[in-house]
Amino acid sequence: MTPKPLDPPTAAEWKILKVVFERGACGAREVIGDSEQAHGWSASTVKTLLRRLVEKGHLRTRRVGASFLYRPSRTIHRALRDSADQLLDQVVPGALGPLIQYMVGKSRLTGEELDDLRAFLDEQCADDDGEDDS
Amino acid sequence: MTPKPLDPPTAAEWKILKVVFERGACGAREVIGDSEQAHGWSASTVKTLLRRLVEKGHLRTRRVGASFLYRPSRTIHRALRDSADQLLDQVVPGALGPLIQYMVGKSRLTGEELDDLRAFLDEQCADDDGEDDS
DNA sequence: ATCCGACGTCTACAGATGTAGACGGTTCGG
DNA sequence: CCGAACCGTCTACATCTGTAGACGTCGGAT
Repeated sequence: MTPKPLDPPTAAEWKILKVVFERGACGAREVIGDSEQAHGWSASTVKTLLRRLVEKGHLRTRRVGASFLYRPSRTIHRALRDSADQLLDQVVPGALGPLIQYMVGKSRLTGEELDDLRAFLDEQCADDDGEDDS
Repeated sequence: MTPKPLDPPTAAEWKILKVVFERGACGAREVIGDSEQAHGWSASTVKTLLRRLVEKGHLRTRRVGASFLYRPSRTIHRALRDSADQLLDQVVPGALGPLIQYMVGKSRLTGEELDDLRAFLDEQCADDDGEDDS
């Protein structure tokens, strides 16, 4: 069975989570610094969000001296997939193509990423050919 | 200027919104019927969600006799783009490629959609070539 | 003319979320 | 050894969300 369907992070929690993903593992200090800069949040707010992320299972902690070192409990790919699933739930038939195009267009993938993606699409087509669409 | 940044629908509201998008325009009766089937929601719950969607501006109403006809105030593409933006906010550098692949892979696009998407990617590459990345 | 059923509106309420202050323990520099 | 800077924890509180009952009204069928 899949590990556990974690209660998804809220929008505010994601902002914190993202900092930890980018830094890999860090103390509250770094997260508080970054978040104050980026969102004007008070230290207290960040601490609450960190706690909730730990409660929900998105972050794990390791004691280091008197404080904690926070690290993600899953890869960002897994976390993003959960978010993507929510988005996919909203898609009605026929709307996915344009949606993907929007996402690709908006975020200017690197040439390499584009190549990867095309290779992936080719694969998809091949699969499709042999498919028995019941 | 862009119309107005609508307060985004919540997950529950999206389920209702989706019904209206699929039906194009409909009365409360249809939405209530579908939602009871699909989620076991009471009529009251659906009515509340419809009201909130109208308040937030996602649905517009037209009086028909004693009741309303509900219709989306924007295309589903626009609505989905807002949701996609939220997701994109969570993406850290390098994670978008795998994310897109996951989404494409999970939702089995039709051959035609895949072709469209590839054409789009080709275009992206072309753009990229001549681009002055400032 | 009457009655039933569907509709919209009002009210409710528990739990999640966003945002933050206060407090007590501790660690590290001096 | 002492104090300053931190850290985690507790508490708080206004809002938003999910979910729903009650009620008055209006339209359509009889």
